[in-house]
Amino acid sequence: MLRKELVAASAEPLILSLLAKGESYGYAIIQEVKERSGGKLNWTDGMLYPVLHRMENRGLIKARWGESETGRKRKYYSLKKDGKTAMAKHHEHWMLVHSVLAGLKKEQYV
Amino acid sequence: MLRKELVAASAEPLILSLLAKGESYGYAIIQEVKERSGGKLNWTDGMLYPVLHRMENRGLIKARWGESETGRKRKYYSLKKDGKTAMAKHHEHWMLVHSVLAGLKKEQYV
DNA sequence: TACGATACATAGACTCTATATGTATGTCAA
DNA sequence: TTGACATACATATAGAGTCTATGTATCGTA
Repeated sequence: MLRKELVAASAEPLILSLLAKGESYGYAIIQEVKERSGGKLNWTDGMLYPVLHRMENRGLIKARWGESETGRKRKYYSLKKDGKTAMAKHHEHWMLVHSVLAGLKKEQYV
Repeated sequence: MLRKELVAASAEPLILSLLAKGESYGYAIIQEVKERSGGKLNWTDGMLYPVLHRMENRGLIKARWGESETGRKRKYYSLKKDGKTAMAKHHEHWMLVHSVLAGLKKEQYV
């Protein structure tokens, strides 16, 4: 589906933005991204968990073990302060590139 | 400056979009990207030329040797049909991710 | 002659996704 | 009781690609 570069570029900002709305866990993040993209972004757990681990190691998010309503173990992730800072920076950079791309796209229909 | 993932994700769509406006050469592409981003996107030739070579190898663009007004050699690049197709797909994917990110961003100020 | 801008090229260290594979467990139907 | 499916997290490796460094080349200007 998506080029791996775009997956790489968007994973962290998407995760940070989702966690800004409240703590979540891996499986739910995958579901949320799928829903919000109308089923077009299909992250795998094999893609997601290494990213979550790396973000945790970098101090952007933190994890705690919890349990679901039915007793199943879950690892809940939430934003740390550095994560909020990173999210703002990600957004700024994304919008920078977006504005250049959108500007070029607009010029194509002049 | 920019995270390498975002550089990776945006290089090809930016190059394709620039070449859609007319053939160009390496140094000018670097200048154009810098100008359109208000000086914030500073590609190096060491980043750009491997990307151009790869795109050429993939049949997205083609190259021809030419000369500048002052006699200096230049390698001019232009879009091939596959490049136009790739550009449309890049744009579609970019807008997909952008819409999810923008939706999340909007929700943060509700 | 030296410097800066212009112009293209390539190699290696390092990073990271896709893919594969693994373990675990709750619900539901047969 | 068993099997299938959904749910839930984990990790390794092949392969791809950027950053950084370094290289050669050449035109204009001081």
